[in-house]
Amino acid sequence: MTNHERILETLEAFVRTEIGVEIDRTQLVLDETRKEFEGDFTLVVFPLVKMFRSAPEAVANKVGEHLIQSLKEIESFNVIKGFLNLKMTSDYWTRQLAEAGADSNFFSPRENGDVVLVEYSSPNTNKPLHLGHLRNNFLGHSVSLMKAFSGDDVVKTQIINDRGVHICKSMLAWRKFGDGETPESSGLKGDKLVGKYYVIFDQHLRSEISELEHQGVSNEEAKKAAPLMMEVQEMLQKWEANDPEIRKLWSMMNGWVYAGFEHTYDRMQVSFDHLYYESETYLKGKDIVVKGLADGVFYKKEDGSVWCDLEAEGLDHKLLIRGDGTTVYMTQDIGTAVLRFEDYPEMTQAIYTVGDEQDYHFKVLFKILEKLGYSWAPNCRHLSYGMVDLPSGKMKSREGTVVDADDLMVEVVRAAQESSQDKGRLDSLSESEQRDLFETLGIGALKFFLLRVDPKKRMMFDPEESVALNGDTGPFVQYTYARCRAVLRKSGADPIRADLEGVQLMDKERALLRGLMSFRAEMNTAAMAMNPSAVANYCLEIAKVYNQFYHDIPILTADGAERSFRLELTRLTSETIKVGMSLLGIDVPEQM
RNA sequence: GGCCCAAUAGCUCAACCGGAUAGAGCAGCUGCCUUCUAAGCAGCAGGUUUCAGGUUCGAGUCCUGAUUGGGUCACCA
Repeated sequence: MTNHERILETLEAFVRTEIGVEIDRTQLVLDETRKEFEGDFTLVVFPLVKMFRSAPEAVANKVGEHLIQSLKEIESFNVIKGFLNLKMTSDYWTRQLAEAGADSNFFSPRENGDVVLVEYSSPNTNKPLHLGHLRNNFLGHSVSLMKAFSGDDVVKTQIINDRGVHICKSMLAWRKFGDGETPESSGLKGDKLVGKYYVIFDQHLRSEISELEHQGVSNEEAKKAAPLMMEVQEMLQKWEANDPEIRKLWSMMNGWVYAGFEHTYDRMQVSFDHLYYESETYLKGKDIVVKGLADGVFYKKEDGSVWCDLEAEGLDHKLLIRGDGTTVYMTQDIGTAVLRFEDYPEMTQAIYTVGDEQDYHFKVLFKILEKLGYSWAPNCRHLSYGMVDLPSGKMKSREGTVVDADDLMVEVVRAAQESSQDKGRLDSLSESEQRDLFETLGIGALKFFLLRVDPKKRMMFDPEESVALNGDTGPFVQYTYARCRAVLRKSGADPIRADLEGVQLMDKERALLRGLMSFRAEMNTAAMAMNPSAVANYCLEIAKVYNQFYHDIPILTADGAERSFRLELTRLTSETIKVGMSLLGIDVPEQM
């Protein structure tokens, strides 16, 4: 039982005997005391004043008197307005610390058997990954780590968009203009090479269109009539008909893209357990929709197109199969969702990490799945996140303002290297150790920067700030960890966990310990809310408090139980930071 | 235009179910390294939480309306 629960339970019993009323625990607020007041926990007594029929302060005093008599771990209390501040004894806190230290499972996942699928990344195979994908990947990956830590069995996945007109565009351009260029021959990364031909296609297409327009054809007509467009359509048909030559070209170029992406994912330190390919799943959705039509869930228009009526749900009508029998994105998503639940029938949650421009799409998708009668439909969640803006405004590929993921990672690591060398604390490290350190710091800074902001919110990416090491940054937290480790290294043996009885806590120690003891609860709340920013802010808070403690209070030069206590506090802080940061997918260095 | 989302210090962000005097960081100014890592700590300054109403013991948080910005309303993905 947590200390919160004990206090609340005692309070409930008190109200029961005193007033004869059962109180609703959800009405009670027991928070950590704000730092400008004395105490550890604060009870807001306003909800009780009506029952007691006296002034808030009187109620607070009465409750405080009772609690201090009933619970020996409460040392004192004070009342300010309607707030009852409870201060716990030093013994209570040292015992908490000792118990945490003795508990080998303190930082272990508590398995609950729930299977949770987390989808993220799912990029377009025609374009290299960019800054927006970084936010997506870091978020999705972090959420999967958080879910695993809170005990779920997590399946990390993505759907690879490997077919369709857009793929044919780069294939066609490569065949026409590529002159046999390969990643090997050009030294270009595979995804970059394919992306290049996608752009080339677009350029040629546009000049064809404008030529047609010069001849008096309307823009709309020109888009369809352009020779390149006709060729692409033809290629798509051949692909669907399994034309061996096209399929061969297709797998070769996809292979280049995957190799390129893999390289990027490696550096990002994200990974996947199960990949779904659209080329393997896109037909499934159609079958389901056809069956849904037969079952009367959908309806057919005169032109043969199939629709879902969602007006009763406050939404619109949604097209699912075109008049010509081909499918749309939504149809494929239905197929993929069903397939996943077939693959993992015991799944309790399916999380889609996708930008908020698709909020409506997912609202519709989940509704349709529900209408189709899938019992698991309510288990689907859209982890929606806001766009990443640059100081210059929105990223636009047309204007060449897209920040490439690979370039950015090179840049942040280089920045970390420069600042580290300025500090000159690297003498004892080998060259490869130094390289690892720069990587840890640079990528850590980038991840922390992108994860620190509430996912739901649109955010500003300032390149300067993203590599900063002072202030609310990843390197600041990493530095605090390295600092803890330095203290522990110098402390000699592993003397900790001695007898901590009788240590009187200083304010900073108390605040730090209070923060550390709320670790589990904070992580669970964050996992439930799918919110890595809560984890990042928690790590920052711990780091700040530790640094204050470190600054004000001697550790190694202290004696006896005090020294043990402070070392143990340092050890628990370092572990907490390490585990907390690991949930963000960020490493921490032993030295920096 | 319909629907959805956001708006907090000069800038970037916090503030769990409505709780105390709205907090950090950056930028600016000022102190602190012969002592455990100064990538740190402490201090100063910075606010009508976009605006107008409402709900209540109490509103940045909930409701209504407005303003501004963004998204979305494709037989694109």
